[in-house]
Parts: sequence; structure tokens; C-alpha cells
Amino acid sequence: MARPELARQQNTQLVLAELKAACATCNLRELCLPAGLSKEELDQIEAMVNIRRKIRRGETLYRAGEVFDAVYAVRSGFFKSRVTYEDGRDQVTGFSMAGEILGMDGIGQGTHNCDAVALEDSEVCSIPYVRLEELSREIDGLQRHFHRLMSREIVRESGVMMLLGVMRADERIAAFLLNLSQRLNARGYSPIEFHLRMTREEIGSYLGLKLETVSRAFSKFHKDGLIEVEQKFVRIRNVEGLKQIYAHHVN
Amino acid sequence: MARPELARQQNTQLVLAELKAACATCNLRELCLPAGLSKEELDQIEAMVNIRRKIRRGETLYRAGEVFDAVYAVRSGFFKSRVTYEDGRDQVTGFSMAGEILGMDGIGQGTHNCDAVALEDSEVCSIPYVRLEELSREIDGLQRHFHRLMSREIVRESGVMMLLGVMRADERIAAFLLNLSQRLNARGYSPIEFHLRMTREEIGSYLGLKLETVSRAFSKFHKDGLIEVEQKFVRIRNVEGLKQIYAHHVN
DNA sequence: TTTGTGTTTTGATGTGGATCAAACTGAAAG
DNA sequence: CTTTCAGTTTGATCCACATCAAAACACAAA
Repeated sequence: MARPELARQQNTQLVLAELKAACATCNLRELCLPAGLSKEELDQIEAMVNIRRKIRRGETLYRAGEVFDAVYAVRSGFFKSRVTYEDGRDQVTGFSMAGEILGMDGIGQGTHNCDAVALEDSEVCSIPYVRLEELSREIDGLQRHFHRLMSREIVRESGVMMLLGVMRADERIAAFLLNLSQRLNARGYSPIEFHLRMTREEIGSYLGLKLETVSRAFSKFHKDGLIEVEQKFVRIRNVEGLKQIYAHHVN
Repeated sequence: MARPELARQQNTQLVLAELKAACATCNLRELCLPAGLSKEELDQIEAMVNIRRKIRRGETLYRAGEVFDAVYAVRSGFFKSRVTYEDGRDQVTGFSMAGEILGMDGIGQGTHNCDAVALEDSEVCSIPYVRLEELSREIDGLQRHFHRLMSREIVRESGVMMLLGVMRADERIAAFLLNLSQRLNARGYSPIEFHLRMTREEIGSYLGLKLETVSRAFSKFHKDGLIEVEQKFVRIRNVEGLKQIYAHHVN
């Protein structure tokens, strides 16, 4: 309102880079495509994944309510998914990194159910859903792969329900750090030191905690020699110690 | 241990009733199958849904860790899904009623991720997953329908994350009652009076609350003239009042 | 009918994390 | 360089819900 030209600028910051996808040479292939595809099948898939799109930090890939027509494979960068409730309260429902698929929530109603916001400058491959459906019928490995991805999302979310429903604050945060660590490791990054792309508040929102509680837990873990934290930088000093935090409760 | 014969008996209580499915005449058809199928397609689907299985109250349809090979359509009865954590803590992750699909969590890893427990004597149609995959390739409405079902499960779970992450106790319980009411309504039952199939403890587990908190909320709603409760029987007296409970908070 | 067992209700008390508040940090903007 | 500001840390206090405890109740088995 105060700075209309800035607001407008932000609305047009979405950058469409119409680069051809190159699944065959993509080093995330084994994360987002089924194994054992023939050259020919890879070509078909490349033709389906028709656009690479850049999303700048702070911009949305899609918003709740928008018509769903594609799912997205994160090529680089980092996203949060956010559901906003009628009364304005919102919650972060997930964080997505390279090789992960975004947007599957939209299939059910034909509109997206959450906002996907880039937490750093990012790039995604856009996969039109109707093409995915068609190709799934031809390449049966693709169909199964896609089912698996959706199913894993269901399982991931029930894991979060567990976090939110039964764990205490420091257990949630230990689990969060270990989960990040494991996913980074699977992508060839160091599992013991990394940059958090999200704020304490976003972590808290995801874990059903307030930012102060997240901060206090980090401080406590540091005091106990489990981690080092400096702003967004984290080094895990004692993986087993972190694991024991949520094995450690009574009952 | 103390009563081995009883334990054995319970293990064999699963009843297999090899009845042929009759999707064509099933009054849940519009809930679990895509619309607009030809007679021929319906026949194919009936051949796929090859077994009706009865599960008695307290028995499991499947357990976490078991090999996944089928999804299940609830024909009658009521189930809870339960995830048990390494240390023994568990959480109810959902309740399923007639016309809903169970077991999609198993596709990702090839093993089930939770236990599905019948809360009353129930009957399911068993749908072998490999047959579902095959048929999805032939009947494209079926593929899309199945994708929608999985996607809705993802959306449902992010709704629960919202409950658990940001709502206060009485909001959660109001939302829970309204959700039940709406699902019963969609099945032709009364949306304003119904029997709870689950205990206060199971409701609490689902909502991340203790059973006493659930009980107190029910008492409070009763006192405020919103509902009548007598044991498992619930009558909603003021739907709008319930809705306002979670629109009513400050901020 | 009694007995037992699981479930629910209600009350009294405790506590983990929220809330409020203030100071601190680092990076970006001027 | 200083200013600004979003993000973070830390402390003090509060409160929603958990925990503990006991009584009431429902229902099935004996």
C-alpha cells in the first residue's frame, strides 16, 4: 500500500525460464524418476517435463485456491508449504528440497490446497498433470513411481501428526534436525553441518511451537554439546545424543 | 501369555468371507468408484475387487510392517488407523467409515505403515494393488479417481496437522464433531445425531489431547447447549455454535 | 443378582510451553 | 560509516492442558 511500485514489482517477479528439461543428464534423476527407464522412455518423459521455472526467494510457486494443472519437481532451492486457515492462522505443513515433488495436494479438488513459497531462489521442473496421467498409462514404472511418491507424502504427514500429537518440544526439534540431516545426506550434502533455510518462526509453525521455544531448544542442545548453532548455520556434534532425546522420555 | 488359548483364538478371528463383490449394485459406488463407468468397465472393476472380508470389532485389517498388496474399500463398519512409535507411544491418525479407502499408506514402502483396527464388526472389499495398477491403465477415469483419493488423503492429513498444530482443545473437538457429522450426512445418515464408535481416549489420541480433556470439552459443550452427550450417543443442538467455536478465537 | 472390567466424569493440582518484554545480532540500506 | 530492521536470544510470568485421584457408570460374564 505504502509502496505500490514495490508491490507490483513483487507480483511480477515470477521468472519463466523456458529451458528444455534434461532429465537424462539431471543428477536428481534417481530421486524423481523411476529406475531402469529406456532411452526412449526418458525422451518421452523429457517431452512431458516441458518447462523449467525459476522462483525467487519469497515468491510463491502456487497459492491455495489456484487451479491445479501441474506438479513440480524441485531442481534446486528450498520451499515451504503453508496452509492458511479461514481466520488467518496459518501453519507450515512441510519443507521441500531438490528432488522432491510439490503440488500433489491439488489433484483431489483440482485446486491447490496450500501455498508453496520459495525460501531461497529456486528452480522447478513443471510437469503438467494431464501429460503425467497419459504417460503413466504408457510407462508402467512411471505410474507406480508416482503412486509411491503420493503414498510417501501420506506417510510423511502421518509422521508429522505423530510429532504434533505426542512429542514434547525438544523431541520435535531433535526429530526435525535429524530429518533434515538425513535428507541432505541423501542428496550428497553433509549430514552434520548445514544452513537452515527457514526462520525459527517457520520451524516453530511446522512443529506446532512458538519461535521462542525453538530458540530455547537450540540453546539447550548447544549447552548439552549436541549441536552448534550460529544463526542459520547448524553443526550436529552428537547424532546419537539427538536420537536419544526422543527415545529418552518416560512411559 | 497368561491365556495362550485366547491369544491364539484372537489371531484366527479374521473371517474371510469370499463373497463376490457387486459394485454395480453397491450403494457406496459413487463414493469409491469414478462416475460414468460403462457396464463393461464396471464388470472389469468387479472382477478386480475380488473378495469381501469381514473384520470383527477389535481385530486388525492389517498391521504396520505387514507386506502391502491391497487397498481396501470399507463396505460397512468403522476403522481407526493407528501408528505406533518405536518407544510404544501411539497415535490414532484417522477414522474410516463406509465408502472410504484404507491402506494407501502402504504403496510407498511396500509395507503398511499403520495398523487398521475395526471399531465395530466391519466388512471391506479387498482390491489387490497390482490389479488396480493394471486396470488404471485401461480405464483412465479409474486412474484419475485413484489419484484423487490419494490426494484427498494428503489434504485430509494436512487438515489434521492444522488441528494439532494451531487449534486449542475445544476447537479441535468442535472440528472433530463437525467433520464426523458431515461425513455421516454424505452417507445418508443423520448429521445431527449419531453414535461415536470410538472411546474418548481414541478421540483424544487423534486430536493430540488426553481423554479427560475430551470429556471436559463434551461436558462444556453440553452445558452451553451445543450438544447432548450420553456415553457414545451425540446429538448436535447448535451447529452454528460449534462452528463459531473455532472462528471465535482472538488474533 | 453380583462381580469385574473398561469407560467416563469430575475435581484438585502441577507443569511445559505460551506469552510478554527487552536486549542483542547481523545484514542490508542509506 | 551509521541506521534500520527482521530475526534471534533470554528472562519473567501465566495459563491451557496434563496429571493424579476418586467416584460413577455401563455392560458382560458368572
